[in-house]
Amino acid sequence: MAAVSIRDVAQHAGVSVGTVSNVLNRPGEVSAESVRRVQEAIEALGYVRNDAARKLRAGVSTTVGFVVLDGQNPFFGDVVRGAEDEGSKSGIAILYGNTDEDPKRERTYLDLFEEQQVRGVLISPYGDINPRLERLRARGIAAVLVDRFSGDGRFSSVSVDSVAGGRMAVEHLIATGRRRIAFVGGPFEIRQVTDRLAGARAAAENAREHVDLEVVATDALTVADGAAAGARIIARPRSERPDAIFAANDLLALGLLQALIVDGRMLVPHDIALIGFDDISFAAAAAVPLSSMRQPSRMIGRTALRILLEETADPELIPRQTVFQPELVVRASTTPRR
Amino acid sequence: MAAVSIRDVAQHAGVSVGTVSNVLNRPGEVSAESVRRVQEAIEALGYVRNDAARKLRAGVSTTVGFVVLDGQNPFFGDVVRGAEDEGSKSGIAILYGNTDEDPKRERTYLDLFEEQQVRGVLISPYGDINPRLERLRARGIAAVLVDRFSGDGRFSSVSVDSVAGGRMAVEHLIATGRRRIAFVGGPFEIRQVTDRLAGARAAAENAREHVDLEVVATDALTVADGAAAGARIIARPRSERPDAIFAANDLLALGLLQALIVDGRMLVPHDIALIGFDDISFAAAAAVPLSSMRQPSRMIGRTALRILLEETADPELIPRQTVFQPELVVRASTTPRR
DNA sequence: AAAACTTTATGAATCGATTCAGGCTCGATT
DNA sequence: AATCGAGCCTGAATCGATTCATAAAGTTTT
Repeated sequence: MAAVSIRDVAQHAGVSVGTVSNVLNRPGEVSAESVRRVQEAIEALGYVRNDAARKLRAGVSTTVGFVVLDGQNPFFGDVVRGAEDEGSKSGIAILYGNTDEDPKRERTYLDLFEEQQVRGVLISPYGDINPRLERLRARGIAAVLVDRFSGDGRFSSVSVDSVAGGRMAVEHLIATGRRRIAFVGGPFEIRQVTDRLAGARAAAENAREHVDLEVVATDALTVADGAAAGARIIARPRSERPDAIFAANDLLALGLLQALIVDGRMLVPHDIALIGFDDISFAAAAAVPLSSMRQPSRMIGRTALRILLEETADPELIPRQTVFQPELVVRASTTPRR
Repeated sequence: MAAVSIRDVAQHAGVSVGTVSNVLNRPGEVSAESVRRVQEAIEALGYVRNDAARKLRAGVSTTVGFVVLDGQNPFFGDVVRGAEDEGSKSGIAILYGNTDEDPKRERTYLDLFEEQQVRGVLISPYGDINPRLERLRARGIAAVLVDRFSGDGRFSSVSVDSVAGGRMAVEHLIATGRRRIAFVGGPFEIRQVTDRLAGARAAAENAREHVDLEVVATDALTVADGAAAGARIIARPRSERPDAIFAANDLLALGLLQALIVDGRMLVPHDIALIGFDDISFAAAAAVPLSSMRQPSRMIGRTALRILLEETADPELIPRQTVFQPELVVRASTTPRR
């Protein structure tokens, strides 16, 4: 076990530990000769900085915690990737936690990040966690909400306008001739779900003609829950079935699509149109290519991490809300019937 | 800024710092009365253990690094999830790094994990990184290869028998009447790719009748590369096109499928059969439900983390190779033509 | 040539949890 | 009564990087 410390490097280079530390952290203030000698020693001894000691003394961490709602969802995979890219520019690594829409897991991860004294936390929250985040802030750990608008402005956030997205999706369904629309989504503890529903409601109410909007609740935003919801819809008498579905995300939509296709009684898009949300890369490759509301997922991750770093650099900064606009992507699943 | 230390807790509880530490780490050796007082003080002051100090002194870390080949691939999402589940049992968090098949990023992450002195590293490697892992081992950081057999047995590994998987996939294609098979995959620095190809070759050579097996190389294992490969195959004169494709993973397969469907000249499975590898959850929801070789992804993650923890507990353990068998999942994309 | 700066280097003090040799109490053993 | 051991507690030393007051050497200004 090597265990080469800064002291060994100093000795080998014939300088003091302070100088080695300076070479590591502010090489500009050290003579070129010393820099060279120290770097040689580091090379020769295979020295690797001990991050624990550094963190303890300097109080700065090089890791950022990311609490994700659903690690299985490619959308979050893309967001994390964006954050990772931005972080690697400044040597920041991501400590990763997947809550799977479970508040207990959410708490556990936040506790862990607190012990780790991460530089900051990115989180796509489940339910209301402001109090918890306030406590982290009191400890000097900033937080940025991801994919979720911070209504009270207590924290910065990077999100997509889910209300607008919901509205656009349903307006599109109406424009293509649908009048009996089902919103499939849940749980309603997830803000994005309620926002998308609110947008859908607004679109239905503002339509020129009468539009029915019903809500089909799901337990989670997964393919399996989508398939289950699809089965329930199929089981209804023909007259009570909707002629369009707006699913709260693409996983649900793909599950619904699967259920509808396997059953075969209702054709997409002829009998029933289907639109999702997120535009994950698999939406285009679906059995019937899926219309969706595209979110700039990677950009969301990049932006969130950038803001987080800015805030940790200057804690006086006022929280700001960054909202991207979603984009309607029309594919076969919402083609108008003839 | 609170900054409550173990010293404050000790004072508040009227005991020494050593006792507080004992309550935290081996409560059995402390009187019930002291435990109670210390826990009250912790509660009252809102004390949170400083992991950096703990790590520095005790030399044990509660994080494990996970270097993943392709964070976009849901397969790895599942594997990470498995590791996370297993880790949460013992309070282990995952430090996450996505290399995107880039050796430079791979190195960067390993450096970072070394500085962080993680408990151990799980890695699905690109190319040959044994030397690098040996160095980590010399520093007391164990590593377990994920989704990759360790040929020389220098490290433990948890993988799926890719050769067998490749063989089974191609045997299935042959059994359903295909004779001109294309293997689509790459880059060949990725061991899984070469293994799956080797299995495919074996199946082709052992077939009763003559079977053609050609290789269509791709730059990466992504949907986009799959679509590009599909375009190249379509562009050929009809007589030179294969009647079946074995794609090195499902992302490629979905890309291929997309290209074939958009073009429309070759129907899947009638003109050309298609099978992938991994059985990601989107395979079943594809335009033509995709046959695939299923890997027990979550189990791979769980097992890998368990082995890693066992090895860090006892460094004398001999590396062991855990190999799961893949399972053929037949769907519409390889239905025999009539 | 003295004074006033600059530049660069030094090394002890520090961060907070853990460890461990040593101390105290009290009941059991001789 | 002396000795021993079990049980529990104490607090100084420690891990390794950073910081900062201090000093030494070199340069410019007066």
